[in-house]
Parts: sequence; structure tokens; C-alpha cells
Amino acid sequence: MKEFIPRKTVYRLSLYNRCLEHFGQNGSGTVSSETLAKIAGVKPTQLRKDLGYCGQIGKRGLGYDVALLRQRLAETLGTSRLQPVVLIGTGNLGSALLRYQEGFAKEGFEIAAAFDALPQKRSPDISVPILAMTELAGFIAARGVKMAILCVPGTSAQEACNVLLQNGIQAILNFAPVILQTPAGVAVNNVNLAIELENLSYFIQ
Amino acid sequence: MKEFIPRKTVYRLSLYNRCLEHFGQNGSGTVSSETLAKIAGVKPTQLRKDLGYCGQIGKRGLGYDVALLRQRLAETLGTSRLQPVVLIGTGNLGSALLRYQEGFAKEGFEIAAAFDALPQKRSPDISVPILAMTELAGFIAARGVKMAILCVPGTSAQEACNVLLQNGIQAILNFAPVILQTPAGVAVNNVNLAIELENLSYFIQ
DNA sequence: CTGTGTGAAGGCTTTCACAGCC
DNA sequence: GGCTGTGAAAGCCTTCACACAG
Repeated sequence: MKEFIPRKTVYRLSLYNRCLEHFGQNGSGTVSSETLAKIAGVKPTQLRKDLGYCGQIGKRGLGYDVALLRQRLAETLGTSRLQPVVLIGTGNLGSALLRYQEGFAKEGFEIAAAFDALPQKRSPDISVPILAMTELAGFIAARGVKMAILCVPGTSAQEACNVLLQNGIQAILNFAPVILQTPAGVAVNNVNLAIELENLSYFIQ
Repeated sequence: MKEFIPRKTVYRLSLYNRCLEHFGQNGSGTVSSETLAKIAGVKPTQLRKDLGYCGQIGKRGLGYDVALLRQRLAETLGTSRLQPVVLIGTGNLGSALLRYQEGFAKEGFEIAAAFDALPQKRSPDISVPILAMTELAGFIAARGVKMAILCVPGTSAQEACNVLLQNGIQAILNFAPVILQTPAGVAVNNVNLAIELENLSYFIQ
């Protein structure tokens, strides 16, 4: 384990972990950097350099022991704990993601509750409780929630973000088409599906 | 306009365009690089360098004319808007995204149709037609579709991808937790919500 | 001989510094 | 004076080359 791991490397370490989950079950107990790199879509040298941040794992001439590798990745990423997450905004995309809840659950994340200014929007095919924003503070404190998925419209995203920060949220997965202004120490990942599509369309003539 | 625009820059150009849409309406007819950069969450120098790829737009001492800037961005990015897109896989996430259809529409993308091996899964609150995979080839040819959103399970993602490529799809927005093997010239953007969440959880202690 | 670990080299992106135009 | 455009410098990330362990 080393001091500081670059952001891009952290991202790929997660990726390697998923690749092992989905492919690594069958087959022998070891993988070579070449094999795993191919699955993950990176160069073998990149993979080895990345894994270097998790300490000495591989055996020269053999490869990496899958079980040990997964354990070290989990340790390094701190994945062992299943983080509860709250989802803010139950409009279009928000309720779409709530219906995807079981997809998140499969990958180890639980959406503990959803919040909306108008919580009566609840739909029968959604199992996650939908609460009023006024209950947010109490819920976050009671459950020790540190992460949020933000799905409100762009116009109210910063406002909602501020409320989250006031209540101690430290990481936000932001689907609103707005760059959030946050103090240092708060982690924000942006997912903008429209930009992804637009970006793709640039690369086709 | 310059020869080649780096991938990251293309991504940010889309971002600037969105920022102008959402913020630029009101206010005067010009923006400074400082103002726009703040909204987009980048440094002013970065913004200016990026815009340099669209040719000379700004007026020194004044800033950028919003209308001209948007026009140049649109030109540079191509007729990116209003591309018809097909969505493959109407399971959990796929149908979630179909319900978000109007969100895409607002941003200028139309999901022309969805395809699934078992198309009878259709739900009453989804307006996009859901067709059988056997109809895919004809539909793509008839509508001139070049882009696809892939939402099938990881185990069948590569197979579905191959079918798409055979039918002339050139760009894929991939939600399956698998790195797709594609020939050069095909553009793939990966969105993996589980990895985004895991990544965030690393950055909170 | 096979395949990892890693310093060094290379390449790409961002930032700086300042010249140039309004 | 204000703000853009851009070559040069810095920083970061990836790739190479090869030492070294099994």
C-alpha cells in the first residue's frame, strides 16, 4: 500500500475488481497481467503499475492469485463496508434509478431512502421509502449516511447540494446537468448522459 | 477549427455548450472566460485553450459573444443533436432509461426504439416502442441509426455488441459492466454506476 | 523460460506568463 | 484597463525496457 493513489488508478482498481467478479470465478486460481488487462481493456504494464499501489501481490513467472488479489483490492478500496446511500429527487431519472435499485444491490450498494420536495409521488413498484426533504437531516444522522445520489433538476441542484453538505454528506454522485460548487474534501462524480451521447456523436462522421 | 481535437477537450466543449444553454439565456450578450469557466468547473485558461480549437471567437477586452460561441460550438461538435438512438435491453436499467426518455428528449436526443430478446416485457408507462431483436436490422437500416445505448446484462453484452456492429452501429453508450471488444473506428463510452459509487466511497474515510 | 515490479523515458494535458487586441 | 490567444513550462499519466524472482 502506498501513500497516495491517483484518481484514475483508483477508478481502474475498481474496474479490475469487477472484472475478477464477473470472469474470475471459473478457471484456475491465478491470472496473468496480460489476461486481466485484456478483459479490463488496458495495457498489461498499466495493470501492473496500478496493482503496485496495493503492495506486492503477484508471483513472478506465475501471475496473480485471484483470491489474494481480490482481497487486496477490497482492502485498498475500502469496499468491505456496504455504504448506505440516499437518493435526492424522485422525478424522471430519480425514480428510474430507484427502479434499478436491485441492480445497485447486486453490486453492493443499498439505497436506504429517497427524498423529494413532494414525496407523495410514490409509485407502487418502488420498494425504497420516499420521504420528505424535512426528514433528511434526521435520517442521515440516524443511519450515518455519507453518500448521496443527486437527481434533481439543474435549477435546484446547487440548493439541494448545499442541504446535503450541511447535513454531513461527503460524496455525491451527481446526475444534474450542473457543476456543483463544493468545498474541498467533498467528492463529486458527475454523470451526464446527454453529454455522453453528444460526445459519442462527435466521433461518428 | 483545427485538425484534431483531443477527446477530453471535445467532452468539455459539450459541457460549455450545456452551461451556455442553462445559464446563458439571461444576462448580457457576452461572457468572459472567467465567468463561464466557473460555471463549468474548470480554470479560465483551460477554457480559452479549449475554445481555441473552435477558431477565433472571443473579443479581447470584452469576452465571448454568447450567440456566436454557441454557434461555433455546435459547428465544431457537428450535427450532434437529434441523432436517433436505439436502446438494447429492456431489463432493469434499460426500462429505467426508457422512462427517462423525456429527459433525453429535452437534451435533444430521441430514443427511436428499444429492442429486447423478450419484447413483451412492455410496460404501459413507456411510450417508446419495444421490438424484438429480429427487427433490429431492418429498423436500423430504415431509420439510418448510428448510435445505440446498451443495457443488457454483462454476460450477453459482447454478443449484443457484435450484432450492433454487424448492422452498422458506429457508437455505443455502454452500461453493461464489461469492456467491449470493438474494431478501431467504433466509439464506445462506458457508464458504470456501481464503479462510480465505489470510486466515491474510496474518497471518504 | 515465464511473468511481475519498477525506474526512466515518452507523451499528453494543464497551467503559466505574457503578448496582442479591444 | 480588461480580457483573449498562445508558445513555453510544468505536471501528470502511460509506456518502455529490463532487472529479478519463481
